[in-house]
Amino acid sequence: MTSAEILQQHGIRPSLTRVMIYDYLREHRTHPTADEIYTALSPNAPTLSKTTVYNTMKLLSAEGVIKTITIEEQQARFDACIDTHGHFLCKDCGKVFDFDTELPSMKIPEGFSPTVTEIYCIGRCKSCN
Amino acid sequence: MTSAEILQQHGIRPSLTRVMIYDYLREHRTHPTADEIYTALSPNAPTLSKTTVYNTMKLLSAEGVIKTITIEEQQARFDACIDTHGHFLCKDCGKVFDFDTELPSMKIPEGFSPTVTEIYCIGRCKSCN
DNA sequence: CTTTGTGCAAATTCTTTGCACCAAA
DNA sequence: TTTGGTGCAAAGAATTTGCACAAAG
Repeated sequence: MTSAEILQQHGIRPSLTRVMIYDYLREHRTHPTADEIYTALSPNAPTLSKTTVYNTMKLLSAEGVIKTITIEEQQARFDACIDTHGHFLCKDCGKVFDFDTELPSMKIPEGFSPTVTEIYCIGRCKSCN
Repeated sequence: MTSAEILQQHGIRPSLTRVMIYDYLREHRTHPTADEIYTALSPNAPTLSKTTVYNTMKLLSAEGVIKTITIEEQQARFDACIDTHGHFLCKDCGKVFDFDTELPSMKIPEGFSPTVTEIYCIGRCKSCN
């Protein structure tokens, strides 16, 4: 399915800019920051602004099209893959890796309704070990 | 066990300031921010600086005495309870709740060594539902 | 005296806001 | 012609850094 179609399904108007940004995120599973997305797309979209990247990430995240990863304190990262999986942050090289995991059996108290569940680990990756 | 003893066990010199901060965190299971800790302790410790709170949180977190919760994008929260449990952020009232959970069976790739595992949910709490 | 802890002020960095202009329905 | 999207510059907020002084071994 195309990025435009996915956006539309979520009630988001698929502007050129939004499609370009979402496309980038779907094709680069590196959990980029807003700045990395901006820097990567700038050459082909000279008028693109960081504000628009932030606007778009916030919109897509709110509509559940992407996930915002807050594993690092300093900056948010983004992931177009919204299937259940975990994130591993290497505290040496700073890279974020995906890993397979089940959802744990969580005892969420009565009356609490979660919409997002995240699992993450921090440690050292294979290359840094 | 006293806070001073716990700090010592982790190789951290239990200065008055560190013990005071760690004590506060042990007694207030509200997942406070650095600013909240600073504001709460300031009246009794007029010379305390926010820098020291940040220094202390970073040190205690690095030594595994406390956990840094990065469920919110804007600011870090801290938790003196390092037993396995999940965190639930209510996107309406902003409070962070604890919930019981098992560790999921995670397929961390060969060669990756995690030191911290976090499970969190975002949604709406009982009061806001 | 030598290392470690604390604290002020300034700097840095990520993110948001206000506002104006442009584009689309 | 009204709403929604984009972008610049400025503001805001959390955290870090540089440096100096104080305290502890």
